[in-house]
Amino acid sequence: MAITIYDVAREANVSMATVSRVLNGNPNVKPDTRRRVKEVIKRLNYKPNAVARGLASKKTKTIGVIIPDVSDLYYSAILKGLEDISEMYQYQIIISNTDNDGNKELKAFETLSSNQVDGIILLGGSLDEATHEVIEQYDNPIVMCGYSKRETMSTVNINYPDAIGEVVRGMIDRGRKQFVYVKSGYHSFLEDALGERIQKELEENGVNTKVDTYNAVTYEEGIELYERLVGSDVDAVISISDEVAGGILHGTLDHNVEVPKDLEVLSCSNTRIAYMMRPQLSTIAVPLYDIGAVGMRLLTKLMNKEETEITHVELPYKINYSETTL
Amino acid sequence: MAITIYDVAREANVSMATVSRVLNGNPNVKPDTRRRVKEVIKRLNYKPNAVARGLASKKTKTIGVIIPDVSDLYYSAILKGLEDISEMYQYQIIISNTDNDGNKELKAFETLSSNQVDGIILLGGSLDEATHEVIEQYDNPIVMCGYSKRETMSTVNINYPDAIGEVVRGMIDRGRKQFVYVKSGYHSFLEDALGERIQKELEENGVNTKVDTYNAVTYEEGIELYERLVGSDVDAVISISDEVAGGILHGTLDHNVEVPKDLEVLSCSNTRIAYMMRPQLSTIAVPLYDIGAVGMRLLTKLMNKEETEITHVELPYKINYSETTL
DNA sequence: TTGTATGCGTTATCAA
DNA sequence: TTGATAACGCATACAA
Repeated sequence: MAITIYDVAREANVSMATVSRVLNGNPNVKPDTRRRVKEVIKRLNYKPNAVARGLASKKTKTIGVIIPDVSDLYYSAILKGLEDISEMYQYQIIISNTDNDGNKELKAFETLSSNQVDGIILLGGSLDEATHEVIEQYDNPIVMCGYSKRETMSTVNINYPDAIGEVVRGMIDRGRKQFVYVKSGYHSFLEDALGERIQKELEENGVNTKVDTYNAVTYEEGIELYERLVGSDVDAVISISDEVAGGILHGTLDHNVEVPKDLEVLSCSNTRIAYMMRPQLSTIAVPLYDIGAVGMRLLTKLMNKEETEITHVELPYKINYSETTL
Repeated sequence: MAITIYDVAREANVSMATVSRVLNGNPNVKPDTRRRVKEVIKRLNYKPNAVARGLASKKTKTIGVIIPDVSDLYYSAILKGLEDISEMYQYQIIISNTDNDGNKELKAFETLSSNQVDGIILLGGSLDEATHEVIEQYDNPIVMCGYSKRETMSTVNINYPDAIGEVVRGMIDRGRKQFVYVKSGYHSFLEDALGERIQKELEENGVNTKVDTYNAVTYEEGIELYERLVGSDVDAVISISDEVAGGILHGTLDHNVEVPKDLEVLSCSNTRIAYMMRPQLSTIAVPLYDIGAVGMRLLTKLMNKEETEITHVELPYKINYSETTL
């Protein structure tokens, strides 16, 4: 059995209340007593039991992170930002995988909630209406690193529609006419909006074609997708995922298609994969780490009630014109 | 204030003990009572408080994962395996980042311990002696997904030295003479052993050269490293990290070096990056996901005391001869 | 089969 | 400045 606060109290000839005060930095302790207690704590190598503390104080110093897939570089880069800041504020992180499955997301939420986390960070956008309804009943802070359908949730992200608008206009300026848009299919709220934005930019800039839309999430699917595009007059591909963009890119290598002359490819993510490709992928330079860091910082404010309003943080982005665009 | 077990008990006209029994699947409950209690639980949407449960039962259904860097594909692939199995056994995961820093690792361990996790998974090999000593006092199960200096810890991994031996012999057979070995520098126990193994294979197979060893962890460092190698007679590179291998590979592209004819490159990791490279990287096909999955499965057995011995699981591997080896 | 009472290790209230 | 003591929400030993 581990050392408890009682052991420390006994050893230091004080009550457990005093030990607790020392532990929590309560100023109402005589300096000498404080010193004595601290000495005993150190000598016994006493570590407070965080579970008991959580039960008594209703604060667990733990947050939950709901994430579609930790092994996806896009999300793990955000997670890294979350982690660094949460460490700074001494919060533990419980992660919950969803695999982009609405049911799992809901279950993750409930489990975290029963674990009394002090706040929750949602990555990738919530899927179901059901989840949204449950979430709105929740009385601890939630921050979504991504887009939310509902205005009632604090979010941190970049302005994807604007970014993609800028990208499309650039491509049009460079003479591109036939666009393909590849989305994941998991975040329809945002992804459909982006597809519409592309079409809108075409129309407003006098390009009289229809965007073709596909779903793909893996590198292999990107390669396969390109096989289907061979021989068409597509001259611009915008892909949400850079793994998919990479697959498409490598698909062209096998068909004597010159990138970017014959085909421009641009990805809306920018994980490390993008610059490890040859040719190097052009991307929307989403500040993934910062999204996580800012999201976590926002959550700490919300948890401390320093900030009470719902906020929508929009981080700056750049378009990273690399080797797959002219 | 959320619904508690008392609310359920009152509403169902039973004592809280009975509710608790129903909750925990205790068979000593009259079927009719059980039905009634369950109905109330559902109606009130009661969710047990996991923190209180943890305090009372001393089981939190939570495990800790100590990981050098979640945004490193190598580790996040293992983590994905851990997650899938832990979900299956209904365990929550608390992650702790170490950035390959021994102090942070130790602190992570202590925090997890004070959070009463039921077990801990260590990724990447522990660094400090200090950590090892603290770990040995810990009375909950620990599994290391990787190599441990100490025999007293359960481990899951592949036989890296054998794998690298096979790789080196193959390269020697194909006429390679001047080897470069690139390690991360973080896991000296294993990495030094591997360096020695390479040298030993050379000697035993009549190759009379010395292996050159470098440290590098990023793609950029790989590129830089290659710059330093230009003009030397190096004809074989074995790299621990595939990002580094990729950097080296792309470094050669700028110097008219033909891979694999002039230079063979092989990585000891095999994250998805390896096959997204062109040319595709040859690797030791480490079953990352399986290492995580098996590690977590082992931990559940240890936590249930189904397994009590210290075990060293060695998973099978393959050498993935792709485009950067002859 | 069910209920009562106690303890888990803290925090927090109230008195002293 | 300190100490008793009551929560916190549950599991569980013991009684009934």
